[in-house]
Amino acid sequence: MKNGPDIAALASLIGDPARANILAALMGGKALTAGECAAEAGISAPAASGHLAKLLGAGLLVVLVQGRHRYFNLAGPDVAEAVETLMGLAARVGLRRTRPGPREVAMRKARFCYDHLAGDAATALFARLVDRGMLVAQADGLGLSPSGRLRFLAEGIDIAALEARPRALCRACLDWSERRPHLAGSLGAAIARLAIERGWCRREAASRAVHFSPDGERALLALADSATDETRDPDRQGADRSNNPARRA
Amino acid sequence: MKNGPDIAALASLIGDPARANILAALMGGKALTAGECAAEAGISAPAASGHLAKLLGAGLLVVLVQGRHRYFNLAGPDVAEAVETLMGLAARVGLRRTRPGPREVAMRKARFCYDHLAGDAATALFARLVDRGMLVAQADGLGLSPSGRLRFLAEGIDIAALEARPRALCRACLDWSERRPHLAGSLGAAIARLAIERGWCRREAASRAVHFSPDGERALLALADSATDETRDPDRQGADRSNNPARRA
DNA sequence: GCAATGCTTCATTCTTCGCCGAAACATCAG
DNA sequence: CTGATGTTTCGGCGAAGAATGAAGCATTGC
Repeated sequence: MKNGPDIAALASLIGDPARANILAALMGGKALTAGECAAEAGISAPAASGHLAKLLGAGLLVVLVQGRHRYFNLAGPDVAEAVETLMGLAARVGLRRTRPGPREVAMRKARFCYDHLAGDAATALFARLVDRGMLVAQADGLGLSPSGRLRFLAEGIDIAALEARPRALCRACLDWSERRPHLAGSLGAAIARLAIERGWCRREAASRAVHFSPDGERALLALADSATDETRDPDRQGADRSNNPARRA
Repeated sequence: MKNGPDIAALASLIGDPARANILAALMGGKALTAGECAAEAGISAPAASGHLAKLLGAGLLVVLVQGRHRYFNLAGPDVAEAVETLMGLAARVGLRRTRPGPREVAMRKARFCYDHLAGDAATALFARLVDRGMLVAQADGLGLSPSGRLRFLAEGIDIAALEARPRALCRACLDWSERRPHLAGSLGAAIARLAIERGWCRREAASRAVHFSPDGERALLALADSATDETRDPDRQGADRSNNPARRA
């Protein structure tokens, strides 16, 4: 096997504990300065600087220079996806860093996966969107049906603008904690922004974890209610909690 | 970030060139002896033995002892998926092991991805299955529509038996060369077995690459033709052989 | 301008980890 | 039983690379 991409160089890059910690911290989707990365990884500033330079050189990170600060972020959704996949496999083969604590319980419920939502709430939304026929399979992956398009337009999301970007509109991202898909892609990112802007949830300080209010969670799931239902009868959101579409295969 | 799975230990395990080569070789889906792994990775037998022990201990590999031979294989589809994801990211950020040669061209056309087909031909089949409405989105990922179910039953694939297994029936696996999805899951594996058994393609000796005959490629894509079109063809004897539940080679 | 902050570069030390050869162990053929 | 083959264990060598501390560059605020 001397063909194919150099998986070893990539994995070796991620394989250093310090660099893995940095990547995990950046999975929250927020850009961090070099110093913050150092603190997050528990290493000195010079060490962090070296690691960041390597990750940057490999194209896994991008940097935004602002004055004397350098803000680092993941280079793109595909990097986040690879990290999330590795987390899923690591969890499955039983490689944990600590035993599951209260922090992890919150993360399983809802968290950021780079720029979109993951966890129990996000997989529930995905399931509902599919059940209502808003999310459908397409030749190149996943797509929005006309009704789904209408629904998100009604919510003020400019679908056409999202489609104009090179990034895919919808993608199924396998949740490492739930082992079911949640919605990624530019639409998934737009939904996450929506949830934050409307106060459905609040982010933990320096963590991927996200806390939804009961109303916020209902509002999130109500995104899967058809546009006509939504405008006609807003109270219907509460009743919908009963028919949970999550069915284990 | 002191929570979550230990991604560093996993990536560091994959990050060694020798181990990465072993994993890449096993992506062909065929079990290899320790000696074959050593040759594949270009290292001595003792070195390979050590690496295999580590991969085995981490749960990434399984071993089947037969006499004085020990046959190693990937532990499951999720390991293969993680490796494929890493390959995709490595290819995208420009980490290649060699410049694209003739061997790689063949691999882009069609290859094995653990136990199912990948490459240009497989992504084309996926797109057709979706276009014809046989493959649809489901709450837990991807599923077979009634028409799709009928179609593969007509081909002699025992869908009910596949669904009884813990493994998902259909999964979209992102192709690292095409950057479009191909069909994984137990159905994807069944289709790959079908293609081999009916002689639509032949495997290269010690490679993931697969060569389709022109007729074979047509036959593969014809899996996406509706069942009524297909049943006109009386030449259907080989169908029963595909019921073989034996999974390991 | 001066000091402080954020970050990087450099040179050094040190640990880690993979490789190899030799030998031991297990299995199969005769 | 004996020799041959496949595989693992052990000891020593060597190199890749990660952390450290000091120093150098930039930017910000007084």
